[in-house]
Amino acid sequence: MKQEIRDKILNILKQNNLLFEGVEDKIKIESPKEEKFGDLSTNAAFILSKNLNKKPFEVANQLKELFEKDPYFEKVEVAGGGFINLFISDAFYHQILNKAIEEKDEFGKAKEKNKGKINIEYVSANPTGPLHLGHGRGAVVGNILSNLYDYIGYKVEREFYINDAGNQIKKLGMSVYARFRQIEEPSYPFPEDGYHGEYIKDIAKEIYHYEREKILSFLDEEEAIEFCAEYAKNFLLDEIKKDLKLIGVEFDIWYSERHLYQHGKVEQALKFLESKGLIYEKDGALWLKTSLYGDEKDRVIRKSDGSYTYFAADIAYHYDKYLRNYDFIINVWGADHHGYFPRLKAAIMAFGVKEDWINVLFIQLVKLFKNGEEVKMSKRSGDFITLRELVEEVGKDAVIYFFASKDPNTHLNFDIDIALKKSNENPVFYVQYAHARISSVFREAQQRFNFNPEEDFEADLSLLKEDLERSLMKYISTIPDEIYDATIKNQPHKITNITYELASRLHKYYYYHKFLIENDEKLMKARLYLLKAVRNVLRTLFKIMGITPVERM
RNA sequence: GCGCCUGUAGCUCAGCUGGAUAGAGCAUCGGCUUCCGAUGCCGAAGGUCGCAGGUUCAAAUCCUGCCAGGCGCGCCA
Repeated sequence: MKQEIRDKILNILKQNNLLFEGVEDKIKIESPKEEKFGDLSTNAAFILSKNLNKKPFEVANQLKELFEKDPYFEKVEVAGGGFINLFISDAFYHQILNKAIEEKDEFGKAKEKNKGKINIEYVSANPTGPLHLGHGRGAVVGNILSNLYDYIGYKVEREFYINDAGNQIKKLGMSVYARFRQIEEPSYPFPEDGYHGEYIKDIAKEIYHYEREKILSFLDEEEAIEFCAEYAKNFLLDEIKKDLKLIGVEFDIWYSERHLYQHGKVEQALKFLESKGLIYEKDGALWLKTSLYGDEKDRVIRKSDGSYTYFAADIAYHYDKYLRNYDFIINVWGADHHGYFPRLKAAIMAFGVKEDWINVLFIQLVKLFKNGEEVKMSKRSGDFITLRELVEEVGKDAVIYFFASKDPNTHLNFDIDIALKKSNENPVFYVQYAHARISSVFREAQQRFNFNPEEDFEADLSLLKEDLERSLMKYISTIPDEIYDATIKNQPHKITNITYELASRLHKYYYYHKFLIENDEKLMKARLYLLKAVRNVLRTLFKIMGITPVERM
């Protein structure tokens, strides 16, 4: 709504030769907190007063006259100093409804990707086991965030960084190899810090089934471990992709850590930093002067044994992202990595990039509750509920909605009992029911009146005069603004609030008014038109979240 | 010890770029269906916004200290 009204105002100024140079960006449209100050207000008079060399109050009155001629403004008031309060007319809201009908499940979405190119990296789980709930939450948040930036007009690249180079993978190989050997020799030692999960045994069995001869006869132990590592990594990465697909999350780029090493990108990045004099040697190791850029101390990038640290690879990774020329990047990380951020940021600043080029969203822990008790999870023993198990238990939509509904920065309690309830105790059902309810009315319209609202039709919207109808239209018109707001503040959880609020207004409208009206076809069509618009907006929000718009339930 | 996050109604949480009686849902209590799905709607009750100071005309919101919970402080990843 703000954007449309802003365009309208700028247009009026232009037509009256009032759009002076440099003025455009300064003119702001705000929504006043109090209803009596109108639907929107603008500071235009203050801005123009300098160019016109008049007092803001005078300019405001001049503008008021111009604005009043436009049918989108029902009333224009000049407040105290020169603020102009705008009361939007129904004609505007009717336009919004038409838009909601035309744009279907992409209501208010930017038509062009002209805001710039960004990269959002999320999940990036080690391919050493199935995804757990924390990954799931990160996946949902990252996915919605990506959809949001896409919605407001950014070209978004979604990326998963595969940690396939370090010790974790080696450990994985050793674990699988040990389980493999144990099949024939149960007393074969299992590595102390190996991966204990049952899935390791399953992979070992599979390898045993297909590759027993090869491993036992043709490979030495080191080669065998490497083989197991590679096999397990590919297997698990595949599982991760499947898990993500369950909640509708897909990536554009799968970026391999090993790729960085194989293509000399680590050396390349470090060379660049070295050329800036930011690298030095101490105690047989190479250090980066991160303390110059706000980190609490310098960090090792190459250990005294000659191998690189994880940090070194990460520097190379982000140097690569930097070379890819994004306007900015967002990383979605588990909160347990927050202590790592200052050094990465320091490295990026060392490239010569401005600080706010990188944004990190930290995802706090997920606790699971069932039958009123916390389900304890231990990663060490491999005894944890996986994302897949949760999806199987409560369904994809509930998982998405619950993960999305809380501020990523707060701890999340996931109550399985509530997610399973088919009642309004369960917000997912509440919002989905709103959608299904409209579809239900449409089916009834078809049956009773032989009128199918699913097809295109026209309606006389001036018949929508009820308070609930007008406030519903008004709320719809603010939704693109709210989505925009949620996006640039990186607060994807607000989408669930907006959805819930819209659903609530719909339920209320449904309760107080009838849509299928025996002897007033015009009114019936007008109301069905409004319902259809609401349903499209719901679909838009569902689409951003990845939730299914069910027709009946 | 230092750093980051969190602490709002019995429970789960919004609100936190300061603004007027602090909002939802669930749970509790009381209403609303001859009529498009009551998987809904309306109302009541319920809060020292962790505690203590400070800034301000105005603080849940900003600052300081403290308390509680979580996380992090490696030549690990």
